[in-house]
Amino acid sequence: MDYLSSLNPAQREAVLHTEGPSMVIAGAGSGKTRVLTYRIAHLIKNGVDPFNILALTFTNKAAREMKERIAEIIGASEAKNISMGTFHSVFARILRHHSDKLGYPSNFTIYDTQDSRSLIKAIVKELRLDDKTYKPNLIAGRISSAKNNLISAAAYEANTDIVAEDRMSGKPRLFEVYRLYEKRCFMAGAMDFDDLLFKTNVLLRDHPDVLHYYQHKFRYVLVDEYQDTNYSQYLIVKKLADVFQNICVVGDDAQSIYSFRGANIENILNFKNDYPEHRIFKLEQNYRSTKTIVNAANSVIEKNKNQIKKTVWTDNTDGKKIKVIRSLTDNEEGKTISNLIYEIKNLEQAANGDFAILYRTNAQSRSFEESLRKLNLPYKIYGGLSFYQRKEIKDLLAYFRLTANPSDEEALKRVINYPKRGLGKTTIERIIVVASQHETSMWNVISDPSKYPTGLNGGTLNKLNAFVTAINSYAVQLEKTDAYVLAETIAKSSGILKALYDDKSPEGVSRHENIQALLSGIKEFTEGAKADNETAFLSDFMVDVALLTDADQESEEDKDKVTLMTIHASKGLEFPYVFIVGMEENLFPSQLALNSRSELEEERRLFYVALTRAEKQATLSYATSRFRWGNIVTSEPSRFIDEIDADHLEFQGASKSKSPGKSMNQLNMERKIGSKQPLYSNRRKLTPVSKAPTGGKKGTTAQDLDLKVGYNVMHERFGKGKVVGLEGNPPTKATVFFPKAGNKQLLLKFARLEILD
DNA sequence: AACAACGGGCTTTTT
DNA sequence: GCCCGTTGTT
Repeated sequence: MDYLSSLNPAQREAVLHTEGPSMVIAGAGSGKTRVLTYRIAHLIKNGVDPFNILALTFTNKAAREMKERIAEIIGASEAKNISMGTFHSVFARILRHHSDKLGYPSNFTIYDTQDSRSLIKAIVKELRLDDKTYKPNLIAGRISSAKNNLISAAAYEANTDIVAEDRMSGKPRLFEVYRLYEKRCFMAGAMDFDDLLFKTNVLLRDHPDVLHYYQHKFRYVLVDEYQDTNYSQYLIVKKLADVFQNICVVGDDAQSIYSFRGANIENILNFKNDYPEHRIFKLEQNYRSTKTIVNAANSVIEKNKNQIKKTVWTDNTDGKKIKVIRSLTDNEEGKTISNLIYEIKNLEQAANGDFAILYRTNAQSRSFEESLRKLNLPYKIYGGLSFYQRKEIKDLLAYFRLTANPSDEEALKRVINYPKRGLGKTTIERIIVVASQHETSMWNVISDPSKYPTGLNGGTLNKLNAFVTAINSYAVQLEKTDAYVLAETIAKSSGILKALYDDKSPEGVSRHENIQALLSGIKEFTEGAKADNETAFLSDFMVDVALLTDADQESEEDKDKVTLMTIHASKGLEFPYVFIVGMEENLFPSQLALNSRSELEEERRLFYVALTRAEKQATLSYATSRFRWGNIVTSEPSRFIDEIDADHLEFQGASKSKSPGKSMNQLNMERKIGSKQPLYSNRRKLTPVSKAPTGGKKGTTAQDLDLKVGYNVMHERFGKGKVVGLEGNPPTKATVFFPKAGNKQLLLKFARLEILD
C-alpha cells in the first residue's frame, strides 16, 4: 500500500473515505490530482470494478493525465475500463448509444460554437430581424444559458419573466429564434455543446430504465473542478449518484473563474445541503509555492465575501518577495519583463520552460513576443485559433460530417461551393427557400430535384448532381473503407487538397500542411486501431473530433520554451517563475467586471489563480500607458496590487517622482509610438500546427539544413530518429526511422527536423 | 463571381 | 490595431 504512505493525513482520509458523499476542498497546489488518482486506484485495489466508476473532468487533458497516472498504479488494461473524461465526451458517447430514444441518429453531428453561431445568424436573417439588435453572439449566449439551466425553447417562450426581460432589452422575438434554432438543430441531426448536457438530462428524465441502468453502472462518481460545473452538469451528477450516493466532488471555490459561461459556484457552496450525510475534507497544505506567495495569495482572496473558509499554508521556504514593476508603455513592459527573464535564466541556471507570462487578455501578448524574439528567447503562445477551428480543417471535417450525416446543414453550406464549383449565393438561397417551403433538408432538395422543383437551370442542376453523387460515393465507403483511406479519398476527390496545393501563398502552403497534419492524425488513429486488430472507420474518428482541442497535441519541441498564456488557460499549471503582466485598472480587473461585487470577486479569484501558479517567484507588472484599440490609454495600477500585504512586495521600475530621467523616457516613448512597429498580423496565418516561431535556438528548420543519411534528428511529434533515406537534390523529402513511431516519410519543408549531432 | 474598400467590434474559453 | 464580415465595384 505504498501509495498511501506518500499522502499527508488529510489527503489520506480523503482517499480512504470511499463510501457516501464527500467533498474535497483542495487549496491551490495542495495535491488535488494526487488525491483523485489515488482515490480511484484505491477503489479498484479494494475490489471495485473499474466499469462502475465515473470520473468527470473539466478538460480532456486532465482526463488523459489522470488516466495515465492511474494506469501506472493499477495497470492500463484495468484503467481503460473507467468511464473517465469531460462531461461532454462521456455523455456524448452515452447519447450516441441511446440517440434513438431522443429521435436523433446515432451519428448525430456535434455543432461547435461556430456552427451554432452561423445557424443563429441564418435564422435571424430568415426571420427578417435586424442583426444589430439581434446580435448572433448575444443570442447564442442567451440560448446557451437557457440550455445550461435546462430551459427548452418551449419553456423559454412560456416563461413570462424571461420573455419580459427580452422585451425590455428590445428583443421581443428572441424566443422565436430559440424555437427555430432548436428545430433546425434537430432536423439537422445536430447537437450543440450545451445539448450534450441538456439532452442527457432529458434522456435521464424521460427514460427511467436508462436512468436506472446508469445509476447502477456508476456506483462511484467523482467530479473534478466542481466549482466550475453548471446547473445542467450538476443535475446529471445528482441524478446519477442518487442511488448509491458514493459521490466525491473535488474543487476549490477560490478558483472558480468560469461563471461567465454558466459555471455556478453555488454548486460547491450548496453541496452540504444536497447531501446532509456528507463528509468534507480540506486540503490546506500547499506543496507548490513559497511562503511569500501563499501568504500573498491568501491576503488577496480573503477580501472576497462569498467563500468557504480555509487556511492554505506551506512548509516551504519564505522565498523572494513579489516584485512589482512599473513601466511607461506596454512595449517597455515587454522589454523589461523579457530582460528580467533573461537575467534570471542566467543567474539561476533556469530553463526557458520555467517561465510563464500570464495576462488577462490575449491581445496583450504582442509586446512580449516581440521582445522575447529580440533576445532569442524561445516562447510558445497558447490561445488564438485552435487547430480544429482553422478554416481548412473545418472545411475538410465538414465533408466528413456531411458524408456521415447528410442532414448536417452547416456542413453542407460550408462545402457546397468549396472548392469553387459554380454554386453561388443565388443557387444556395434558392435551395434554402425550397427546403424550408417543404419542411425538409437542403440535402433532400438537392438529391431529389424532381420532387422538389427549384427552378434552377440545367447547368446548375448538373453541378448539384455531381456534388450529391460525390458525397454519396463517400457515404457508401463509410463502413467499408478504413478511416484514413476514406479521409484521403475525400481530401483528394473533393478538390480541397488540390485547391490548397495550387495556392502558393504562405497561407496556402500552411493550410495545405495543416490538412496533411489532419490526415496523418487520422492515419495514426487508424493504425492505432489496427494494432488492436480492429478497423477504425471515419465515423469512429468523427465521434469526438468536435470535442478535441489543441492542448491535446503538445509537442516535444515546445517543452523548453517560455510560456505565454491567459490566466484562464493557466489554471491547473505551475511554473517556477510567473510574471503577471498588465496589472492595471480596467484591464485587470477588467473594465467590464466592475459593475457588481460578484464579477469583481471573480476577477479577484482570477488573480488568486494567477499568483498561485508560481512556485519560486511571482512578479507583477503594469504600464502607465498602453495601446488599446489603436489609441494610447493611460492607466492606473491595479487595485489588486494594493490588496497584497505590503511586506510581501518589493517595488521597482521608473519612479513616480518627476525627474529629468522621466521626461527622457517619455521622449523615447513617444518616438517608439510614432515609429512603425513591426507587424505580426500574419503570424497566426503563417505558422503551421506548432504555434509560435522557434526562438533563437541554434537548431534551424530542416529546409535549410544540410541533411545526410545517418544523421540523428529530432521531430516535434515523433521524437528522436535517424535519417535512413533522402530524395531530391537538394533533398526535399526524407525517410526517417523513429524508434517510437517507425519509418516516416517527411517533407523537409514542413517537418521542422532538428539535427542532433 | 471575384476582389477591393469600408466599417464595426472588440474579456476570459472549454466543450 | 486588427480581424471579420459586408458592401460596392468591375
